[in-house]
Amino acid sequence: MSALEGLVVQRSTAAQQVAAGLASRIVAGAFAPGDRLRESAIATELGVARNTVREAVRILEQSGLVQYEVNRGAVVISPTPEKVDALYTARELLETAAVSRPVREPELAALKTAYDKLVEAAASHDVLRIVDLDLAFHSAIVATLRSSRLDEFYAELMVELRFYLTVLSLEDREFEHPDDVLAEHRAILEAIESGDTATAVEQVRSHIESNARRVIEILNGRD
Amino acid sequence: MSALEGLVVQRSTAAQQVAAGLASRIVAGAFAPGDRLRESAIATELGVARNTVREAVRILEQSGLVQYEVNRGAVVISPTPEKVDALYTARELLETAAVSRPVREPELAALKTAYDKLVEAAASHDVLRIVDLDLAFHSAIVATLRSSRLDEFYAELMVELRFYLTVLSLEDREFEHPDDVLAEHRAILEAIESGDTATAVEQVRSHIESNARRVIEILNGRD
DNA sequence: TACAGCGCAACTGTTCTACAGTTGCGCACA
DNA sequence: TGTGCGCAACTGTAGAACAGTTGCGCTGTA
Repeated sequence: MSALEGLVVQRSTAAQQVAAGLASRIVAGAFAPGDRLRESAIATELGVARNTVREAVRILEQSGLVQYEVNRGAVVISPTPEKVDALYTARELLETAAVSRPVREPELAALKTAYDKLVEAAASHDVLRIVDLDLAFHSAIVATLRSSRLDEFYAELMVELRFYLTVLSLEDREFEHPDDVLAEHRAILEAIESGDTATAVEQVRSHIESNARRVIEILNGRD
Repeated sequence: MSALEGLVVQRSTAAQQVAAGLASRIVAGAFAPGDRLRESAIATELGVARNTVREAVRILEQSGLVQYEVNRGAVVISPTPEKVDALYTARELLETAAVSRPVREPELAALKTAYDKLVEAAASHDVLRIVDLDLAFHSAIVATLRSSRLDEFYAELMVELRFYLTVLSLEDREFEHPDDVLAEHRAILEAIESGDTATAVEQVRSHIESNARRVIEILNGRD
């Protein structure tokens, strides 16, 4: 085993940095759904060539936050009931499948850690942080399936969901009662720890479905 | 309901066409794992600008068939035991989850159709076509979950798997005995039709796991 | 023989300029 | 009211140019 075990050089090109920057702005709500990403504006503002921005936007497209339309360029995605439904269906499938089987040790420990961090965050009343750690807890659930492919897929879902929550200003409402959130997650964790898979599945299902319902209702209630 | 119901204009840019072309060449085995996609060579050969090729390759990257390495450009992915394992784990999860619940009518019909086409193909002894319809049958299984998100994800997995099968020249061996393949798929279909979810899950699991084992064994047996 | 150092050719990453084609919008005109 | 035209803004694409990186072979040296 090498003395350099685990050392990897992280180089990145201008295009990758622009893509990452755009992604974080979008998730933070700096762009609204349906907004176009104008290449020349971004290019001049960031001091890079339009080509580079084009490439950045193609990279960004992989995150699912923007979609290309021919002759209109990149457009920020919009939440629709269908998309949100498909997203939550996928989410529910992965998570219920994950908790329907016994969770092994390293992943169980990771789950506990994730829950503990969520508890801390809840005390801090930093809403954005709470949401992030909430999602991180659920990522830890999916990680018990031990497939990097599934982890990556789930991460994509969460990026998109994160954006929708921002757009709908849902972070606020979701944590009117951080205690409820904690209680639900604790119930899930306890069911997993005790090996009671049937209960765990039901807890996860109802947790996700109630969230999905709320998002879709708010979506339908707009305009 | 409009008289133009379902009509959508399918425009595509040069970059998209180049990306699609490259993708089909790669899957067909025209590029080997680890091969670099040289921008200028492709550009001059196709009579497009290097910029356009760069964009095409970024689009191609979304299919998962190539990966970028800084200062080396796009490199065709290589099958590794870890990647193949993660892929099959994801596949097994989706498909077993799909058949563990009752399949409703439109999807059941689609499954039967997919199976019938597979039977036809098996008679034709056109190996590539058999593989495609085999994968299509499994896509139909995932489609019963009714989430476009899952469908898209599964499609990605299948593109990658398709490439690995080509690389390992597995199409040949897999269909030494098309009858066995048909039998396995028929068993799955029958279990689904009869509503015997437990059997369906077991059929699907063993089908996928035996395939996974074979691919990984061959992978380990090389060099 | 092994190997460090150098140099060169081939590429990638990036910029800049240019231009045809498309879209969106407002204005004039019917 | 609505149709058509024209213009401005942008996208899609091309092409040339150049710095920085990589891979590889050659050369001289231990």
